[in-house]
Amino acid sequence: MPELPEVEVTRRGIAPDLVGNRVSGGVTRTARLRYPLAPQLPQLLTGLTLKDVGRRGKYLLLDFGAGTLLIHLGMSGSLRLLPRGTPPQKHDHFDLEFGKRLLRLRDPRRFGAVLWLAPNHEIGQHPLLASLGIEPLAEEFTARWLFAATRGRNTPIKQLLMDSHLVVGIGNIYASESLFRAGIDPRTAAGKIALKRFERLVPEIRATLEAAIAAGGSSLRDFIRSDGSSGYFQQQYFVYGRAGEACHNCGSKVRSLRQGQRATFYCPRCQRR
DNA sequence: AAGCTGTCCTGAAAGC
DNA sequence: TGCTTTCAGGACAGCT
Repeated sequence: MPELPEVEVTRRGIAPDLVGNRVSGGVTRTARLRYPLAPQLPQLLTGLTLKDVGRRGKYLLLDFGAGTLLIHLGMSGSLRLLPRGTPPQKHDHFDLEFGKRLLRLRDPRRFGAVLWLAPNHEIGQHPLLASLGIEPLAEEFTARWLFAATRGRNTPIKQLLMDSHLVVGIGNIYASESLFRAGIDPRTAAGKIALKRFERLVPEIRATLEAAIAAGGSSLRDFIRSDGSSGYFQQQYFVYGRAGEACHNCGSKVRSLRQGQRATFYCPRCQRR
């Protein structure tokens, strides 16, 4: 599932090839994604030049000047650059053509979204973006910030880390991994965690995300890099998906539990409340 | 306000 | 072997 690193890798993968290029066509094959996808969207975009590819949380923002195309990859989505005319396969829902190139969205589980945001108002004011939390790779994301933001919150820290209204981009995998690296039990009430422990957690979150970006992004078996190669190589996780196996640090058996309908993995010895 | 649960979707894996 | 069930997951909607 694309988390922030995969989205960022996708952004970096497509931007150099597409920015400055003009949309020459495209097609919508599946209207039913997370939100209805307008069939005539490619026609609406035809003739417009892509100015920039940005990212806010897990949303990709393709700036066309006359508006912004917002793309979310959901949990199984991928964007790839292909030669124009490449035959579509199953689950290829949306194409945007830039001359000889083709930007193609594939999303088997259709949790993703493609939305056209006309420049009626500030882009950040769009309902999907307005209430988003802090960017974890931004300088402003500090231990002190997280400490202040979590006071009075009784929710387990793992679930808060995954709350995009607090901090964006951290999904199920990197939440478990970051907490392991910081030695914090995922069940700990966020508001009870001392500043000193956040001083360890925040850098570990950053290191976890940056390492994943550097590695080319890969957290899911069906994630495909935008250049078309398989971006899926088995990343070494400390705890994610390793229930019953030995902790790399202490040898204890990694445990799993469910928090808010999500699987959490942790080491009972290395991670404390 | 905070914190629950339900929902969307498909395919892989597990269970019988 | 082949069917059915479970699980995976982002983030909104709607409820308490």
